Amino acid sequence: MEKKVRVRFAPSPTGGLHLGGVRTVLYNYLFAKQQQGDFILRIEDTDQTRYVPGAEDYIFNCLQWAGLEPDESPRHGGPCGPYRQSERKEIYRHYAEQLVKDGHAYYAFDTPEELEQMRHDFKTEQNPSPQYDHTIRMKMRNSLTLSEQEVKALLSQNTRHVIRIKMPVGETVSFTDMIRGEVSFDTSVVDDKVLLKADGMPTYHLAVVVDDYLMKISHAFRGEEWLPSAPVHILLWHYLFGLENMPQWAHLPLILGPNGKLSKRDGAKYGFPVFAMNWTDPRTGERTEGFKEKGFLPEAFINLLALLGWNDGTDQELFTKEELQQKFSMSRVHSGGAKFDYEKAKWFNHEWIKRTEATRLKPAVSALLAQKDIVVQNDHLLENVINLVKDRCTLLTDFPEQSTFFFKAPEQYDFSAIKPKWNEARQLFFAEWIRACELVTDWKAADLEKEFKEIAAVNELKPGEVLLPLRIMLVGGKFGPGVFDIAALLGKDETIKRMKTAINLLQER
RNA sequence: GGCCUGUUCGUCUAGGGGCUAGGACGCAUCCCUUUCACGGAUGAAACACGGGUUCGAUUCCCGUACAGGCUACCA
Repeated sequence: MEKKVRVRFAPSPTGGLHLGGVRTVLYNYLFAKQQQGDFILRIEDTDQTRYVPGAEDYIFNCLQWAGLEPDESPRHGGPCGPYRQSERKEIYRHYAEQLVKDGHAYYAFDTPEELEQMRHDFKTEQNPSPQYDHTIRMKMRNSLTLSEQEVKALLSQNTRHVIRIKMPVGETVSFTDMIRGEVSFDTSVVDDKVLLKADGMPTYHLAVVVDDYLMKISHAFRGEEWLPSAPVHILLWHYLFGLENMPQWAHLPLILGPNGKLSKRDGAKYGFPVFAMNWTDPRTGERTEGFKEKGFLPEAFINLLALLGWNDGTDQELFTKEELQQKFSMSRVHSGGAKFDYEKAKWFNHEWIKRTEATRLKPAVSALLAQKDIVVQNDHLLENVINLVKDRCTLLTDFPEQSTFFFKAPEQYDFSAIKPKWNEARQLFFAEWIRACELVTDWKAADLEKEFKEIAAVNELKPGEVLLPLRIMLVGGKFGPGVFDIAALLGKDETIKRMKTAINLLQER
């Protein structure tokens, strides 16, 4: 049988795509590929108040960056369209009316003010948030309490109304979750959720069931926050399409921040990204940082996300997407939420930078260098530089700092460490070393080091005494990879030029 | 308040009736390197609590505590 795994979500009210969302997509993607099924992505676009310009494009850009493109979506099309909720309004209405006809739902005419009044009136210490449920629905204005004529009259006058599900009393609804096994609920404690809103648009509860049926979804993944409303969806399946056609549910554990469900706020507060890519809310102009711009490799991003709540049972922590596809299994997904640890996230990225070829790092690195007004024409040199410094880069954004001195002579020198010890002996040594350099024909790190140490020995200096001055002459400070490796990449002329410049400066003082 | 879910080092986790409870991140110390990293070695660090069941429970069961989620004409 054909498998169709779907993930469905709405952009957050302010736009953006957070860690939890990407992980849901990722697990969905991996599972679908593994089952050789289709991966379908639905994006809610129902609520005008919630719609954020650009949010949908943004989501697809993120998924493209992460390499998680769906087979079927509002963007990619597919056989089960239309995919936009606003274009499916009549479909939802049809099923909602059918539920009313069958006695599983009813019209409710209560105004927002009346609802508020109800919540106020029934509020007690025992029950701080009263719900529209079987205990109070008979006290409200709906087709259960009103006479048939009254209802007809109200409907013919186009009175604003919603359709609510009529939750049965005292029944147990249960289903098997792919991650947590059997979960059951008492229908008496679930409220009469709105299915169709006054504007004719469906709520999530109706839409998810109708769409999953019409789009032939076999597996549905979503966050754990949906678990409490699962009984509504199960009942809807039971009433409308039959439980035997219901997809298998998987409620993924939450990704937690320092206190509770990870939020955008946490990122701002603790200084780590929570979105896949940078996002600017077009309405407020507020910008939220993304993993991409922060300097993460998509491979690392996928890897760290996959391991937040899943492992293959071995000690392996670094996985390529192909390995994940092969080894991922829903049965090994945790049921408990996982706190996001940015330090570990950076470790994953560092590991990925170290194991990624310089040629693949090159485009991102040269873009970053260009931002610092450094344009490197020599591809080969850039590759060599990347190879030399990538071990010390945790984020892609570390590359400029680690490598600008290869392309630009230092503007400032940290002479403080060497100046007090600068004397005639050292001056003579460097003069001799520069002469030696000028004679070198084959400019290689190992040979330079050998030569350098020989000259030092002749001058009765320990290499250590002149190594640091050399480093500072070449790069300006106490940083960077091996000093002879730097010299080798700098080339003979540039190395000599930098040494002469620095020595002049050193003696002026 | 009610309902749902969860609980192994600070964090991510392995394990599952008898183990010196394993790994990783982070942290500390040492080695390498007369820069900083990388690398290597070592170390500190955990089964929430109380009852059962059992010859034996971290593991199974029940309670409690704690944490999180949900409790909208939002998803």
